Amino acid sequence: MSKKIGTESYKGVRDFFPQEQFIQDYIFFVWESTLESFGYEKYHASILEPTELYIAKSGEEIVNDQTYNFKDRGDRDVTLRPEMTPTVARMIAGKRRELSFPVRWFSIPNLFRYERPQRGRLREHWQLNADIFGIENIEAEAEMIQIAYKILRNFGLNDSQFEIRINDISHLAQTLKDAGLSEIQIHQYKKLLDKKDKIDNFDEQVRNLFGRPFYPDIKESESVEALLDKVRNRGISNISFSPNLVRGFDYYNGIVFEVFSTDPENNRSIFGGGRYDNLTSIFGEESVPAVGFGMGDVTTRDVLETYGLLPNYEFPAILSICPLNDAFYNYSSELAQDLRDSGISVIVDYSGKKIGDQITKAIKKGVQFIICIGEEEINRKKFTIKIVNKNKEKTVSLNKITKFVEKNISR
RNA sequence: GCGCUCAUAGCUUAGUGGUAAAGCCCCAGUCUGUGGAUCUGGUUACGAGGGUUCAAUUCCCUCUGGGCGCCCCA
Repeated sequence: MSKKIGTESYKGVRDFFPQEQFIQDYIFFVWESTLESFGYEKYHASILEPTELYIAKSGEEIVNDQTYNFKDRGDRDVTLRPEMTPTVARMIAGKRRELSFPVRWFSIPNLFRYERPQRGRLREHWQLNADIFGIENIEAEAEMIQIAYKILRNFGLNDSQFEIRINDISHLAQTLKDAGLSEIQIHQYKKLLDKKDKIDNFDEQVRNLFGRPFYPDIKESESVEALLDKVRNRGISNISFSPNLVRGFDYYNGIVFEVFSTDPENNRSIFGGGRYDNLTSIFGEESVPAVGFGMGDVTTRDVLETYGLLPNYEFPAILSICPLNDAFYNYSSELAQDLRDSGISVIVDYSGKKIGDQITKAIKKGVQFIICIGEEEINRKKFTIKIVNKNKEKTVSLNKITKFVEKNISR
């Protein structure tokens, strides 16, 4: 009398069925190969972290309301990591004296946040994180932007399909301070700036906030100018200064950047990061200069989908062997193994269905070649190979199968 | 946490105050060695609870679940 267990996945997380995993693998592959081409080393860490790691810099509200946290059996506060940056900062800080800087690392962790799912934001997502530690000058930012640009180009986007925006958070804060705002007012103003493009009464809200009109003159800082110059000279033109770009986290202390799709359907940034030189100091260590970024799989997939850049699914086996009946199973199995040893991926149909049905099924699965096995083939040692997408057949001898398949395979 | 919206078969969708239809999928048979097929047949659904009514899948309420937006943004 047990209650039926639902087959749906937990709210806001995803099951990756083979066709979706295929896309996921593709996205990860582009990420990894691009990062490795820049010499970044891959690392991993646990999804569990002590809660205190996030309270220090993320703020208690976010930790309490928007993370998964619980107490373990030893009464320790534990959190499912909502972001990777504190983790990597912890790892770097702990090994600070052993590492030779600069250090370039990347990882593709799954991250969790407790909130209502919507387009571009789920409760679990996978995010490419790349960080460079130990470089104080603007070359670190330039390299990050080059990587971002390269990743999107490798996904097949052209320059008009995305734009890179940069700002200088410290310069912004200084400008506001010079204009006479208090720390709290600066914080409030930054929040408004962050959604300036979304709301239509920005000026009115500013007036409500300060009791007077407030138009600070936010100019490009020297480092923004230098950075723009640098990356433009390196061939990246779809980048611009964006005075109202503000990143949510407090640990950024210099240049920040975001990448947006120019398709209005995807209104979330697909890529964001910046400089956070002081984060490692929360571990009581000397600060290590750092620049990093994150890029989520959900938004990436949305963007690729809108631009028609998702890869087509490929079934892993390229050849199916269809035995006429169970008397030919052993022979088929041995043939399959021989072909696998020669580098071809092969499945054998043990369904016991009739040959026509087996062929229909094999084609539907997506194999490219079909060999039927019966009396005739075994006696004559000749095999007829059906090339599915050409709807053609060819009879070859046993030792010619591999060669024939390799010659006619389509990718 | 708030708002809008939706809920019919495994999937995508019809439809009605008198318990429901189609396509695809799946299963079986047909065709009995090369049929991405044909033909035949079959399984399976109104998310849950309550109310109005002679009668609710349909109207109303609550709940649950999904989608989207807000908040927040890692």
